[in-house]
Amino acid sequence: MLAAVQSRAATIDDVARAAGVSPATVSRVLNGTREVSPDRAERVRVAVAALGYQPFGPARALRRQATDVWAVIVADIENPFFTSIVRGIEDGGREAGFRVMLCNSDEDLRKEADYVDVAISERMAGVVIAVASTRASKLDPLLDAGIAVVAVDRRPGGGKVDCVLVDNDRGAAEGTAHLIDVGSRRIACITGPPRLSTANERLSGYRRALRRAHVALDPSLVARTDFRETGGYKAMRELCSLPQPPDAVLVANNLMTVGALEALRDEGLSVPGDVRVVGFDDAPWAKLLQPSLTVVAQPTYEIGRRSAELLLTARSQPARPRQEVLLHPHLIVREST
Amino acid sequence: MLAAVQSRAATIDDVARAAGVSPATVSRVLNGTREVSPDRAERVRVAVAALGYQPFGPARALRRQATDVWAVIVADIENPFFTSIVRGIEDGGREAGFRVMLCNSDEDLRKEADYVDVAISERMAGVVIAVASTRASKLDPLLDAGIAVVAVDRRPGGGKVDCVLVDNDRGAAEGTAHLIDVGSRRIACITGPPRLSTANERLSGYRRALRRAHVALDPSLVARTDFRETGGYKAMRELCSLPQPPDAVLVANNLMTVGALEALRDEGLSVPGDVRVVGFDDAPWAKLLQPSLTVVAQPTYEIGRRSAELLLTARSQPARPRQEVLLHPHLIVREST
DNA sequence: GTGAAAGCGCTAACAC
DNA sequence: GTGTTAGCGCTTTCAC
Repeated sequence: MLAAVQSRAATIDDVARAAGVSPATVSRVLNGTREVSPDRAERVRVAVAALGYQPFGPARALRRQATDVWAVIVADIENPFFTSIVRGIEDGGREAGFRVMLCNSDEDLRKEADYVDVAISERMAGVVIAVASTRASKLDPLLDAGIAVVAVDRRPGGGKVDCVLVDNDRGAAEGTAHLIDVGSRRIACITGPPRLSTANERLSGYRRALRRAHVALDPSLVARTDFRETGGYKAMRELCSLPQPPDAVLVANNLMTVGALEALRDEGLSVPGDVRVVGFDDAPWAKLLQPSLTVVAQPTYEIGRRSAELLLTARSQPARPRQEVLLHPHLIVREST
Repeated sequence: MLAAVQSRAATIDDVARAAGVSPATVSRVLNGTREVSPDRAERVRVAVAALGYQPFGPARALRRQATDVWAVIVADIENPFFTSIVRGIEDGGREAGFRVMLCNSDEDLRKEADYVDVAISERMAGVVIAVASTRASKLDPLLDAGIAVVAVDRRPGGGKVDCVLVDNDRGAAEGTAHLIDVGSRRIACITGPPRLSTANERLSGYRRALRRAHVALDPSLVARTDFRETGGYKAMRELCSLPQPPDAVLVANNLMTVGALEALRDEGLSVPGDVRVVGFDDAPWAKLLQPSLTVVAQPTYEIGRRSAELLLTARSQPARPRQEVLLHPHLIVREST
């Protein structure tokens, strides 16, 4: 029974002493940076195991001026849309030996800036970010610090970083066209704040589809709110209280869709009888609702995988031009329309 | 127009030179570790701003042997139950000046061990973890490294770390008792794998409630599966194909509940007519379902806040005895029962 | 193939 | 109140 307590974590010098070699040799064995004779290498491995040695990250990062950690900064960690993207990034990064840490900006520019600072001061190997604001989010500090950056979902201002985006305009247009196809004419749109490209693009797709079908565009049927449940609820209640309420609605995000459906229920309106509903983003529970929910689904996991790829190629080919990946959403028609 | 490009990030020496002071003085101003004369302090601040200086995390961590980052290691980042806990931790940590980074172990012991290693090698200030396995997860390396650890939701083996747990036994018993109250007698339980304390405790609460009400305990009505949607689906299908199918079911986790409800729909069974359903964990969409879902709700955000508190007091009072916080779930009765 | 030595950027003793 | 100095643990020349 070994009762010896390692009061201080083992260092590379401890390992070197135990193995009877120099610290440099230990480093070479651990990193594979140079050939080391088999017997010495073995002695090092034994000593490492015996001491439970783990290289001290900060010392290594200080020396190398880099880490093997990616930071993912998302606007809302509670939104399954983002967590699914994170899974894609994680799987992609992991295969290439990177660790992924997730930061929640909570749609707050200050928190976002804080995490950007962390990424810089920790010399993160890469950053994937869903910006809190297309206009106001600041990514320049990351670029100035030479950190590879990929923006996902929301287009950042400045047009300087690689992006993985979804064709929101098209997705919204398809959802709207579908509503027109099935007979709706007073189609409302609940979208997000102007600071988010996704909110604007989805609104523009909605408008485009109406114009193309020669359906009159009634501004009172467009609601701007936050991308949250309560916002969707309030917006839907207001739309219902219009002199001429809508007979259909396109809701530009998953959380707002939950709110909107609650509002319709509280108004005593039936779906799709009184109001047809198309949501954004699929979810496991969307098909459980009665009626099940028609949605514009986004390839969330794929967004993550592609971001990881961009981050990897950005490192290997620093001089390559800016990349922009545009993925396609697809409409899943269910009972709510 | 300044076109000068800072090819190398500014260091504390650069700032010191620009401000005409020593690096030590810069450090003192930035950290407030000692009084510095107002004029020199001001000069430092000006230089910091001019150079866009950011202290280099790894160098600081190497010197201080500590960081101001907490790692939160959860088993499933896509489960809203966990993300809500994270929000609580984040808010608590942030107020005390800690950054929170989230790691996803994906219910995988290897990934979990990897992130534990990261936490150690990065000398994280604290770790909150929902273990992947009560039996097999290894937290000792963290303790040996002197890192403050709080386990949440799932009880870790060894009994050496602070915990914030929910009274699962009681929650499950309340849910089951409620089913008995409303008239069900053949009550099934779909729970998780034996490696998770939550799965076991919820099962034991279910059994306890049946015994107390003198309802016969039929082992064929107990299903063990993973804590995922597909698992819940399959388990429910199988329960329905029993010679004597259940007239009610307690589902011990939110994802499995989605699967179970799908299964009931596919079986053409009505809720609560044919089968009454009680789920675990509340969700925004639970009240949207038709019928809306009765659940055993857990105080997720509170779990997070309390963990943050434990982490903070663990630092300030290193010698205090192990703490265990037990929070109470509560039953929300809706239409599915 | 190997070791000695320097130094990454920062902070905490120590001296003044 | 301030500067000088040493050193945290690691990797990487450089010399052999």
